[in-house]
Amino acid sequence: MLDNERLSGQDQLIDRFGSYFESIGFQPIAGRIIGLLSVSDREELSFDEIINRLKISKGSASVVLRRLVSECRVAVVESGRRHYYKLNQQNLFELLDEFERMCDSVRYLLNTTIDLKTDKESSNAKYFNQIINTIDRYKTNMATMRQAVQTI
Amino acid sequence: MLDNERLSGQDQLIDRFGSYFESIGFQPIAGRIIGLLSVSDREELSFDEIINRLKISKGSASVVLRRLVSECRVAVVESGRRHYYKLNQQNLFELLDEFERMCDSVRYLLNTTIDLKTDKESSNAKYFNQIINTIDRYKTNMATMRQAVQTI
DNA sequence: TATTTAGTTTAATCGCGATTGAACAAAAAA
DNA sequence: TTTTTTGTTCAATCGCGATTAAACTAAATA
Repeated sequence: MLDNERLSGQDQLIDRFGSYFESIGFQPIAGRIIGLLSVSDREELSFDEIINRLKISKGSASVVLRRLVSECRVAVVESGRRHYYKLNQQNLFELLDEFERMCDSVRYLLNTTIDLKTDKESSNAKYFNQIINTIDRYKTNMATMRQAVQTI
Repeated sequence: MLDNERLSGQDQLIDRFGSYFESIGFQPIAGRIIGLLSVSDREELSFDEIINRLKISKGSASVVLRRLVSECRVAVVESGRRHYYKLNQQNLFELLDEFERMCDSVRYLLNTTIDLKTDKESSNAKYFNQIINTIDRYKTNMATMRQAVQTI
């Protein structure tokens, strides 16, 4: 593969990272920064390199990077008067953790809903109970899988 | 539990449903409609009942309901010149389906990223490979669980 | 000390989805 | 036929997050 093909492929990927992270609630620029730090050949980039390649203002880069660092998604290394940023490699189960939190909140919502029903045998009440059972089964299953992966 | 306690509890729950569905990309009103159809005692409500209890305009109710129906989240029953709406009880694994689609798109993103790396042994490349392996293990596991649940 | 470099802060703007209100259409009722 | 009911359509507005530009600060360099 030619080098310029690779670089333009990277640019496209950066936008895809951006779209993905935007879809899960990140600011567009935050997603593209994560994308850049993921796809670029050198995996530790300076503030300047980031704003130049993504063509964003210093202001937004500053705000977004501070946030990403505070959320532990990006790590910062100070060298001289420059800041270098790199992807923070988080727990492998990060994606799963977030999904399980979502399951917990759904489970709570449905449980409370059933509590407030006059008719606990109503169509929705029965449906919600089935979902709760499925969530419980899922969580048990996941706990087992996590243990298996840990002990490899 | 007193009846008015139950009703105000329902109102709070409706807003929680709203927040939850908003967090996964629905319009605020869409989430509250789903909430209302989930928590209310009668589980089939007319257009009028919906806009009165949620205090929303006819315009937004019309637009949002049409969308919810087209997405198969809500079912509509026509009776006389009135429309009645109820929650559409979807596949139990709906939540999981969506999560697995997300896993697929992450997997694709990471795979493509590795393809474009000059150094396939770079820190990020190795990290991404680990995530891909974890996703694959997860999907295998889920397939097994689904089968188990189907055959109960 | 004066100057340059690197990044921060903040006021202003831009864009866009969500929501409403009011006019409108269709069908039932009178 | 006329009126009422039920819901739809669409232009206008509202609100808000994302982004930028430019002034500003702090630290390194000359």
